[in-house]
Amino acid sequence: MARPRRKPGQESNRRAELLRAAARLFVRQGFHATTTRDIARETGMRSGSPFYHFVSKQALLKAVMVEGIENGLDRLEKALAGAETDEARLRCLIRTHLDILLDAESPAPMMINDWRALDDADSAEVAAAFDRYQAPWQTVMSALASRGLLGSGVPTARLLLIGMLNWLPQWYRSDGPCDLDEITETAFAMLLRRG
Amino acid sequence: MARPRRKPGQESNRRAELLRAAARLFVRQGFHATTTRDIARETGMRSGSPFYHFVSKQALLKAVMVEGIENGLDRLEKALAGAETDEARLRCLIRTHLDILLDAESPAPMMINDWRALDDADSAEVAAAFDRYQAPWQTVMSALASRGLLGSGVPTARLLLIGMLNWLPQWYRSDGPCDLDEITETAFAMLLRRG
DNA sequence: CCTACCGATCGGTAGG
DNA sequence: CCTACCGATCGGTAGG
Repeated sequence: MARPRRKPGQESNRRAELLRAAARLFVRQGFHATTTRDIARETGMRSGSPFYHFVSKQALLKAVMVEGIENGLDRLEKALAGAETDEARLRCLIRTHLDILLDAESPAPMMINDWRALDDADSAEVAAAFDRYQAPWQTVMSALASRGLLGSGVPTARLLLIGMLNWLPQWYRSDGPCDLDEITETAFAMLLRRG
Repeated sequence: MARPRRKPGQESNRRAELLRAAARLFVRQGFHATTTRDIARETGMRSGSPFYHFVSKQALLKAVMVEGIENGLDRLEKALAGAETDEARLRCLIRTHLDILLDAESPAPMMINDWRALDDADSAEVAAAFDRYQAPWQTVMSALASRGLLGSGVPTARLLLIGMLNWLPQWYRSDGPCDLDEITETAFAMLLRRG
């Protein structure tokens, strides 16, 4: 009955398994088309058991989104560590973001839909996480802008770039005509002022 | 009981009203979060009546998407008629697409979410409509590419461009720091090879 | 975390 | 297009 009280860090395996299953199903089917029973079954639980770990279905969604975004931020920062120039860093952000977006196995998807299912408080938490995710983009792009390499204002360019990439799951197929390296290069070239 | 058989062109007002209400609600809340009762109430009908006009809720969604996209295509073509050069045409496509996307009143939204709620047959119909919508983009961008003004392959550039714009409803606010003219110009400049 | 269950809602239909 | 309604499902809970 009592909800488990755990410090962050000593999370139960089952909770993490629920999050992974929920993330996979939410991304594939959407929030409302996924039932808590689906998530329970996928985790090998009975229908009522997810509510031992999460107060509500919405709380599960919020956790998936926040932890997914933070997971993505980790990947971003690890990848950035290997880049020496601002140009390399921007390429790296683009490429890693695409990897994250298209990675169906990881619990890291941005959950670009289904924001509307959250109430104001949860929505604000997710927005805060997404702001943190965008911080390195802002840094790298500001550096490029200060060298005159960006054709427009940094925040607008940043939002346009991330949007451009976020649309990829709609059309990109790994067996299609162009691969992620080419797409990364094209997006990179669009952002930078040439000539 | 019998479903109304009308030739296209002699559509009932009520059907059109249902479509408008459904479009508005689907865009605002998403497909699954909207009930057929919501749509009925908004149209001044009782709960069962939408099913006199549409076989199912999914059929309503398909109609909203297909007719919305075709509506958008009309606006695109009307706007294009006034443009003289390929550059002007591309600007025009970008700007009109943004107007369509951000127009909450018109029944024309792209319904970029909720594709997953459709079965294969309906999904194919919507995809066909969206292909028609993209045809003028392909034409204009091909013309620019043949003059060496595009930095990359046309289909990829087209998809990246449309994606970049489709993300706008997520962040654009009319009371924000930059207006649609600036955004149009920025997107336009990103697409064209400069220098 | 399971069993057993409730209340509410929802898409859809029969009949007029 | 309304009335009246059904069957199914779903989020969530009490109690252990």
